Amino acid sequence: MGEKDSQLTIGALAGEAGVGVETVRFYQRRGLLREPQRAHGRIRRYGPNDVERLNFIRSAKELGFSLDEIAELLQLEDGTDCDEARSLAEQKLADVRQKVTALNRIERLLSVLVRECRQQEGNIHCPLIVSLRE
Amino acid sequence: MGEKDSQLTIGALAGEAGVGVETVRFYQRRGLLREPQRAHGRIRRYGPNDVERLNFIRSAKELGFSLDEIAELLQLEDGTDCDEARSLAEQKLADVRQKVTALNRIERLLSVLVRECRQQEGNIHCPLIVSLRE
DNA sequence: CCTTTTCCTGTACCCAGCTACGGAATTGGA
DNA sequence: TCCAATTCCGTAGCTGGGTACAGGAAAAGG
Repeated sequence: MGEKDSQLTIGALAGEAGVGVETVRFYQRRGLLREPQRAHGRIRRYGPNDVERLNFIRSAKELGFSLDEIAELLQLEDGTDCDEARSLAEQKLADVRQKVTALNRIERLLSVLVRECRQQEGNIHCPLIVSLRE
Repeated sequence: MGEKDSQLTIGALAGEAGVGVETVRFYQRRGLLREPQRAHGRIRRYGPNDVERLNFIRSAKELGFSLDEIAELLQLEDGTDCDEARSLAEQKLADVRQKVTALNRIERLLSVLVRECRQQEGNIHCPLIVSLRE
């Protein structure tokens, strides 16, 4: 196909980011990706920045953010008004810290479990669910 | 209604845990909650342990675990075979650590953004999406 | 040039995870 | 004892997040 650097077609973009073409177009409709320039002709061309955005979306989804929340986060990237951006960022920061805290609790419980499992035989009981939520 | 301690009806349980009655029954069908004793008569009675389980499920969902994954985690609580439990726990532990890493990156990026926002006026640009995924 | 591949727009379909509803049976308070 | 509020079971419907065509235009390559 011979795309010159930073001029990916939608198929190449999807390939780079490990998602389907249809998914890219879906995210466009949802406003998570810009509608790109259509250089010559009427087909879309994408740059490396779009690849990063797709990777970001994938990660954020795995962390339990909804597409709407991810859209908000991406607005920060896009340079919105400063005050607005700051308060949004602060709010998301609080969410993130809460998630980290909860994950750290799970982590501790799981690693205790693994350690105990290494020492004992037979069946064990793990107090996994205790006090996950502060 | 006068439920004696640790003998909640399904409605009371749902209320305690902040979910709907239908959701509780749905989780039962999915095997996330045991089918409880039916003390006198044929209505279900629940204890405080069930409330904790529901809270755990809520937290884990917010962290991006699917119901199937949560079911696996809850099996640890229920005391499965030791070897099996250990390998499951180790695998989940790896997931958890990856999530923590990604969240810490987002955290750092967001807090830089907030700090910069406090110093500057007007519009800013935030390199939020950069290198989230290792 | 002619063929194959990829792209375009649009609509329809699919799965996970609930949520609501119909109709009967049980509870618990007045 | 009676009656409103719950619970029971079963099934149907909804939302979020994609995924899959259909039918046609436009690249790319031999």
